[in-house]
Amino acid sequence: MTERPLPREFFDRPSHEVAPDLLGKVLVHGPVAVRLTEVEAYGPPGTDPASHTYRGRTKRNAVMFGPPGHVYVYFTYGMHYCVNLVCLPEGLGSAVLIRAGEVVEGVEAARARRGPVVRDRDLARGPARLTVALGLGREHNGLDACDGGALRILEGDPPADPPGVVGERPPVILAGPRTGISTAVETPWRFWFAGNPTVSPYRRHVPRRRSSTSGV
DNA sequence: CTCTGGATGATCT
DNA sequence: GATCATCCAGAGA
Repeated sequence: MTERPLPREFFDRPSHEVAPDLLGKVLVHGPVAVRLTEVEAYGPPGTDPASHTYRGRTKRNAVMFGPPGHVYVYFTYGMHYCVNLVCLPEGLGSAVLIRAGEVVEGVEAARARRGPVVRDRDLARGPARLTVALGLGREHNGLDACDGGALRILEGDPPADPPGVVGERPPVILAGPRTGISTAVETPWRFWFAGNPTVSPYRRHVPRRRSSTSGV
């Protein structure tokens, strides 16, 4: 694996421009490396109702308002963590949610965390599964992915064949609505590699009430 | 493959 | 009190 970290400037632009460029890049934590195949962009305050920063800065989303190239890790549904890469300069809270990828190094370590019966393509297929495969949690919130530490985002390997030579073509990137959100459902800020088996299935948001409202 | 409902707690109104 | 950038198991096609 080529150890070439993305420069911080890569993230110093709108998240919906960063997002498609992140596909094929490699997120590394310790022994596990994941080649990104699916991402979603979330915009700055007041511009994107689906973004955690839409209503301004809070304790939870503070990292999104920090410098670009850092990771925002949040806890949701009482049991899952998801990881984002922060975009734009300090003060403009926005980020790219990392939704899925292919484990290209450390399959053994990833399987140890995800379980022995999980198929290879499912190890990091989905945002919460991906954080488990990488071993990320609350304690990693705010870390810098561009400083060459244990958690880092890399350029990834260049195509094996030079231009013009018959071989693998660059992957086709598709865009569509984001997954599982209840607002701005038509904004096409989800990006993925067409036909890649590690991309998670699209799921529409389903409003759900908790069962048992009165204690009978 | 699709659809449904349960799990579980931090966060925000 | 309601919602939530999810996952899993189980049922059905």
